[in-house]
Amino acid sequence: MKDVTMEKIVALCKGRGFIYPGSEIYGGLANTWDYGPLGARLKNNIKDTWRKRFIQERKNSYELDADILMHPRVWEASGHVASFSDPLIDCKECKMRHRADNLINDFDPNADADAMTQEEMINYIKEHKVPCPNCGKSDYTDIRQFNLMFQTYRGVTTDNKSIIYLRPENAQGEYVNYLNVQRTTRAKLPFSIGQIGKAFRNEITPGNFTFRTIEFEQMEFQTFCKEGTDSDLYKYFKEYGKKYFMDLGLPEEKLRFHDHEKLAHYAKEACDIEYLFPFGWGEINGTHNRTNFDLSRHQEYSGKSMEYLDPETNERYIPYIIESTYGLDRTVLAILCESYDEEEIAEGDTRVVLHLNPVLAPYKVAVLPLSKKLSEKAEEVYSKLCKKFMCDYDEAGSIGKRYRREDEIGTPYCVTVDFDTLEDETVTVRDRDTMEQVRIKIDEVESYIQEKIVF
RNA sequence: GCAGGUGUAGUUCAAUGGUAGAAUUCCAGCCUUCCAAGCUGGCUAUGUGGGUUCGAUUCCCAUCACCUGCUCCA
Repeated sequence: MKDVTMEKIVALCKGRGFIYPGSEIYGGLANTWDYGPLGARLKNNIKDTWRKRFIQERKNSYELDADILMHPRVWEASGHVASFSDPLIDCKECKMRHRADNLINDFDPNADADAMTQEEMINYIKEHKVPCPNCGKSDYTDIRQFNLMFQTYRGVTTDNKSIIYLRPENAQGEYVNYLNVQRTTRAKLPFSIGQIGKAFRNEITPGNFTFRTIEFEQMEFQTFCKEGTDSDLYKYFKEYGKKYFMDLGLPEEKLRFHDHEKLAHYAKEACDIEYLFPFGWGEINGTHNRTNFDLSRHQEYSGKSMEYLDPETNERYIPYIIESTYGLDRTVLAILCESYDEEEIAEGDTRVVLHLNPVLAPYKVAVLPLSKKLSEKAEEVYSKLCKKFMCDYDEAGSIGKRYRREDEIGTPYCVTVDFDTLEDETVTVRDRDTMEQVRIKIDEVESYIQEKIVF
């Protein structure tokens, strides 16, 4: 195993078509990335495994595909309008950026900056000549509201009433629909709603490649339960999540739990699963016990009952929610980092290999005619296999070179058509990881490969 | 966000105040019966926008992106 660096991962991704810089021909747009042909396949394959584990293989689990755009009141109820917005102020002297409320609270702990309006904060800072903690001067720019939520406008006007937000998290889609799902599926507590979709945060901090982006995709799982059963479910889903990552191919020693001490406004318990990236530990899953906070707030803000009628006890109560969110882009990145390898085959001869779990590989099979004279037969094999698997076809260059190309993009099996194939209908199947070859009938290739793709 | 550095084919590097050269990749042809072979040919670049200049890839400014360090943050 050679050193894996982010530079190598980025180069491979761009060079082979996993991930490109966003809007590259215009010089790029910071923290946006586009998934190319291979990246899109990898990403979709990860989604499929997640669906299998979380929706298909679990009783009482249902998928939802909620809209990105939601009623603005949703974000008032969720607390995002208030807590996702920071009043920022810059020191003109030393250019240091501060949060105005922190500046005031640190200056005088008795002053209640949280209760002040923006104008009151400016006046307070001017009157008291609040010094910059960095340089001691008191010469600031105006306060600018910085909200992590992207906002846009609906309709033709741009007044405040028409502001809508791009969702900063997907969970609210499940929350506002939980009674719809419960009623139409006739599910009893505990039940779960999962969804895969995009969320947006106006982050200013640059990320490590696709680790922190302003648009990102989450796979998340909300379990609705009765108070009292919440903490056990919370612990259960932490472990379930870790198992999922290990099944994808991330080794246990590079995964760890990170329990939160400082909790978000909605959480009673919170824990991340972190993976050891080349740049350090980074969160790839977050599991939260959100209590009945969100549903209670939606009941309050919408005026609609969010209560569940327990058919066994005839009790009415607002369920607790255990949320477990999987960062899809981060999972893609973790899988790429973990799979990347450079192997020295002979003196000075190395190959780059992506040791992807076959279930995740963009191409399951590549069909390679040993000679261009064999194109016709190879095309025939290809057209059979592509009905079952994502297949690649390559007849350019030497056979060794083509094996290397497939190794680099993680194709687990290469099927080679040679002159004997014309006589006996057999082909060589070469394994990416072991480089071992077996000779089997064309008709047996499909089941041979299918058996090895398990999840 | 702050400071410093860097921007030339897909990639890695040259060179120059008079519009750029190579290796590799890629494509085509020849050859080749299983792990980056060889030969021939071909495509492809000065991040973007201004300024100075007869002329800018080169000098200046801005911008964008990336790298390193610091700061901040889910």
